[in-house]
Amino acid sequence: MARAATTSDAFNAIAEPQRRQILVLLRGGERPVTELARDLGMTQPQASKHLRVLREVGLVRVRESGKQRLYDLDARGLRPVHEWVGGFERFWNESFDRLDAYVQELERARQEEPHDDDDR
Amino acid sequence: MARAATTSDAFNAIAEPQRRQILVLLRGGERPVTELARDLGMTQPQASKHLRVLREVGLVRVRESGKQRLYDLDARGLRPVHEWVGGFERFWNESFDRLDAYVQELERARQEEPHDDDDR
DNA sequence: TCATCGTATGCCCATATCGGCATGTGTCAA
DNA sequence: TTGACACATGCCGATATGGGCATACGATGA
Repeated sequence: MARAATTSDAFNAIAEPQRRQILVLLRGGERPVTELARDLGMTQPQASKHLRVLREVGLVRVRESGKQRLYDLDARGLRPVHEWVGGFERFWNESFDRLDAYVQELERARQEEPHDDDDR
Repeated sequence: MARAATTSDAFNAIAEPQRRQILVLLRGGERPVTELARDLGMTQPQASKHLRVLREVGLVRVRESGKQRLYDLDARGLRPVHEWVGGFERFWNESFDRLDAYVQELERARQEEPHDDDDR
């Protein structure tokens, strides 16, 4: 197998920076493709393709308005992501202490034995 | 170009389900590779590779303990993700109203004459 | 009907993924 | 030293990405 499809879920869809930018822009209200493309400095086909992905995972909706297609945000799909990540909320505070412990661990190891530790 | 590297940032790293599971397991404390692999029903090489990615984006740390390598969670890298997604928090509540508006819009458009307006 | 604008798609290419499998590396014990 | 154990890596294959570019498609207006 290869990497999971970008359309498999919100996690994969928002892994792509440009797609994230599109979503941010859409917080300001619905917009036509060309405008999004222009504002984000990408070509129209690119924008269309990204929007397709976002649409397939349900993060945006489309509405036809004459020649244009207005894309609108539907953030509900982001909620699971927020919740999953939120499950780690208390850990990223705690991490400082853990990091301390880790550093001390290294310190100690360095003095106990003339052992090479490589990290980058 | 192809898809961005999984190691390019936390967003890409956590796009992969198995990697998410590893992180969840590590909330329970540091663990050796084989144990993680067993608990998640994956092969050892698979676990090692996923851990490598997580390590490269800084979501886990390693500590040597005899023959074993204890992986430990470092959730700090998840904070940006949480914040980014959090920026949409009020939108996924509002979405229901929007959906309503959207439906009504369709209804109306079906009966009226489509009018060109460029907002923004 | 035809030209034009706004979008969506199709194709090609280079790249990196993830899985499977085999093997290399390092540590501990006898 | 040797062997067993815990991991890391290398290689292969199948797949889909994202960018560039050309083009097809649908709606509008002359």
